[in-house]
Amino acid sequence: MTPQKTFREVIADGEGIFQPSVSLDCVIFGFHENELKVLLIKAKATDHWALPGGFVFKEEDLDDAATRVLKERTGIDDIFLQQFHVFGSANRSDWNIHRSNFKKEGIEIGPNHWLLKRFITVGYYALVEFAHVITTPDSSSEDCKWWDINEIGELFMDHKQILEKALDTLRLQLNHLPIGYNLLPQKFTMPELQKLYETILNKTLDRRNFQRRMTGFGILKRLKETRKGGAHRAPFLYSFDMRKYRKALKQGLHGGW
Amino acid sequence: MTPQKTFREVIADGEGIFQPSVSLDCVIFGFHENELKVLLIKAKATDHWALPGGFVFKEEDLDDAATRVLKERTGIDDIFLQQFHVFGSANRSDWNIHRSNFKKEGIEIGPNHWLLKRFITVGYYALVEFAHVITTPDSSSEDCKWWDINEIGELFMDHKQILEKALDTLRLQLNHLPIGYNLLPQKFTMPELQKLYETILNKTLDRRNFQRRMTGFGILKRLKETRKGGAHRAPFLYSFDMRKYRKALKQGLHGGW
DNA sequence: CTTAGAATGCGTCGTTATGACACAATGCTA
DNA sequence: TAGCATTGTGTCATAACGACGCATTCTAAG
Repeated sequence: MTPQKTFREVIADGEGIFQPSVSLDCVIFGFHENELKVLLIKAKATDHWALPGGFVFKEEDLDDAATRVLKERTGIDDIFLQQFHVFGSANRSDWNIHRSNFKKEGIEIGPNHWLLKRFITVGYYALVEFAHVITTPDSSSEDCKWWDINEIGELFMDHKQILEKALDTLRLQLNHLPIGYNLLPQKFTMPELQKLYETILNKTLDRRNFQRRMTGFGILKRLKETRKGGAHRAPFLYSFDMRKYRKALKQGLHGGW
Repeated sequence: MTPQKTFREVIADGEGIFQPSVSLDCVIFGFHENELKVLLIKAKATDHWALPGGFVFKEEDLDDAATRVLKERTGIDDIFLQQFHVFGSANRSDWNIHRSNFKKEGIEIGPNHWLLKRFITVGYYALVEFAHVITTPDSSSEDCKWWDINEIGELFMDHKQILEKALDTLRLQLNHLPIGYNLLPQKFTMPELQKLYETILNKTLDRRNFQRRMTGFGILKRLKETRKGGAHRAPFLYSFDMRKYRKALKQGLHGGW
């Protein structure tokens, strides 16, 4: 079964197996070489890059569908995945463009085809450990790769807007959750953690205050090892103290009355 | 056109006019006599009270649909309305119960009727000024009234869960937004505002610290009037300074790096 | 081998925000 | 007119936060 065949199969049979009107799109964040990355796919039927997304099987939970899409695209099972917004404008997609795109691929689609119907899409964002990901194009895509957050141009349909909303949400959550756990390898240095925050927030932070605040949360374990090999003083390695981490999450980290 | 007739019409024609698979439910909060209230409806076809909800017309934006439902139920146009979560479990509703409920109403529904299909529902919460609301049952409901947040028992389907999630969201947002603007009348006293916060957060707050913090936001105007008639010292009346209010909202009130 | 450069570990200081509480002022009621 | 509950305002100690200094450690250049 070639991907191309599956692609055509999905196009032909989708109406029977998927929940109508509903789709989902995933904003998959990774962190690599001090840059925040997003996983995008190049759909066959469009000129633009797009967020990996999919449809919901008729008997499938929405969250399970998102988990499935993520697994398919990244190979990772157990990751941080969170629904953040529903995009429900009546004119989200441009049907004429869709049709002509499919035509370019040599696929003729009738005017009442289910893919041309209106969809309301649920946005999920995921935080994944970059090194663990095996990028995998889906059957309808010809490519799948990480993009630097700052180098992303126009995207398919309203996907750019979805991405921006995911980033906004991530920035808000950052003040409440020690997000780093999901984006960094198990062992990491304080400068790496700081760079992650700086990248997401798009601003520089004071090195010493950052360290004080982070350690103040009480969810980090400083290991006895250091990261040698850099051109300068070797920084300590840290890892998250899962017991305290979970405990802190339950209460919320700061803020509140 | 009686409501009953409209009800039957909707049941008959819904498949043609609504977006399939998608519904929305509104958690409408109000504040009255120092109690947080939620507007619930008693659907004809069920024994339980339910959140006011509805479906999305085929050419209607999701947000517009929510605004429409709200307008129909409360008579209010321009209110604070925010999407907060999508509920997408495959087994959200119990079809057998639905059918038997309709049967009780004397309405026979075939096993493939659109109302028995699976729906993914988008939760919205609204903050409204209690006194401005004219509660209005919709065509499928026999009653519509305010419930004290603490006196709500079991609800229709997963609506209790939706309500809880709305409350959680409201509590989170409370730390970022001066929610009071939408729930209180234009003029209000500091004790009233405090009571609102205490009710939502379900905890008592120090009177003096609360006042310091609230005024510290710089979004309140203290009026020259006081609220006479109480049995004690007359408290000052306040109102929101909309210019500063909007400005503050843009930046987020506190927290953050 | 030595040293310069650069990054890290650790601490200080003044300011601001926060929590706990005291006391005076006000307005109804008895 | 006195009593009392409630509101307005202020104080104080402590914690949190932002800005910054200085010593330490590692690599690489000389």
